[in-house]
Amino acid sequence: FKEAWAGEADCRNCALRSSVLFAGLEEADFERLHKPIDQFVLQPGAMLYYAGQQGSQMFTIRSGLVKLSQLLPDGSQRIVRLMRSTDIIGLETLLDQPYEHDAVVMQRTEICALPVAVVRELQARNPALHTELLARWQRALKDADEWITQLSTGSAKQRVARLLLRLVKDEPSSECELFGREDMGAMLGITTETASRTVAEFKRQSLLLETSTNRFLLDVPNLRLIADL
Amino acid sequence: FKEAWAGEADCRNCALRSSVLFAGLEEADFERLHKPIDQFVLQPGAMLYYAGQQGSQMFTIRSGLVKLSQLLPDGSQRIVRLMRSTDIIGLETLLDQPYEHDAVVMQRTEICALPVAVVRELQARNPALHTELLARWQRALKDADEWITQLSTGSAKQRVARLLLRLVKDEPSSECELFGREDMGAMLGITTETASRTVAEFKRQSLLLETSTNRFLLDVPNLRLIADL
DNA sequence: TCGGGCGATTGCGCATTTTCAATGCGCCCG
DNA sequence: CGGGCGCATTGAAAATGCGCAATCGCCCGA
Repeated sequence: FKEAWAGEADCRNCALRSSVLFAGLEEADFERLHKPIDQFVLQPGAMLYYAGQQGSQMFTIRSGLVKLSQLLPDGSQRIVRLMRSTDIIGLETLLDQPYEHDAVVMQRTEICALPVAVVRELQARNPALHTELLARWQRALKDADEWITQLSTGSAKQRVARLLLRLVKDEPSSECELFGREDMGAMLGITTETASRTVAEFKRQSLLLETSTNRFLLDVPNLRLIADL
Repeated sequence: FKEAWAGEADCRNCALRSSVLFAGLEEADFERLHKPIDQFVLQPGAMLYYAGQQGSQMFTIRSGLVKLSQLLPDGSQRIVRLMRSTDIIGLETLLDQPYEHDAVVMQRTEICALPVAVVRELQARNPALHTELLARWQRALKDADEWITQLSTGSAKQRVARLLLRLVKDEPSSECELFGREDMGAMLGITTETASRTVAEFKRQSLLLETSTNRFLLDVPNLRLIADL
């Protein structure tokens, strides 16, 4: 993905500064950032890293959507998490462990590449960053748990409904982009066809309204009924 | 569970010391442990904590088995993780967050209760403990991912087989205790009846051999065939 | 504009799982 | 020793999801 280099980040004045890993850094910390942080802009399909690969950087997602998936023994893939703006992926490199997942871009995505060495150095001196790291891990764990309880439990209809609701959770407009049925199936542990059938049925029932190409407005209250029953 | 108090721990000479959170502590650190660490012995069914409860301690499991589960909107439970010897539960209290799960003892379990304050203090001074904490979190995350890919994916037969194999993974004897079918279903996202039918069928096919009450010897190679196809 | 190509959708038969209910089994308590 | 209780097992019908293949729609490049 290195071809997608988009310049060096100005962390001090980062628009996402307050919600990002470096939130707690002070002027003195930035002094220590000798090498600049690189930014990239990635297109759908781009691969950030592979499972098993020994990496030396983590990534902050500035905008966009990245899927983390694992290969199953039968060759298919199971998507284990979706990562979005302000999330960090590849935390495991901080422990010198190889990446756990394949990380693939689903929508145009902007990222910052954080070299492990830099994070480690800052972490040693700045307890705020350290706490922030713990919090990141905890958030990831909570996400994983929700993935189990919400997206891997219940009937196909329930799962699809929950996934949709999750996609608009913090969109006041109740609108979202949908991804391919194959990915949807891989997230929910159902087949592509079942995913397709369910979405199609929701459309027919006007639970989903296509506002523009691949953008959908959701009937939140009724989807909630399906999700929770 | 406080009734089950079983004395104060001698952390310095803990039999599990090398594999436990305090592995990296030095003599000076132990000096700082003013208050002793309490130990408890818990019987099946005992509840360590509830989801949503604001706690102030984490627990190291010395021996036994604890399930972490979450309540679903429909009132049923989904078990999200199994924790065993040397695992830590309740890490989230370190971030002042309420417990994420219900923690219930499944087999006779010995635990040490670690007050958050103590861990925090030690952590501030001892970088090894700090790294150890990160590693714990990472381990939990990896477990959660495996729970998704192995125990929440595929047919009921596959899931049961994978669960069984997981139970004996580090038992050289390929022998294990089984839990109730209801719990099994809650782990795998299937109904109690399906769990029962599947286990019963495995027994008939001699993939499971009951050596003593509720102890089973597994036909690992054949179960593996079922698990991976 | 035409021919592919790709992904979504759909039909259909089959297998699996759920659901609800009945039955069986072992164990504890009186 | 005889319920009663909790849990496992089983049956049977209905619901759900899967697998495979055909079709459709849309966009893109020749």
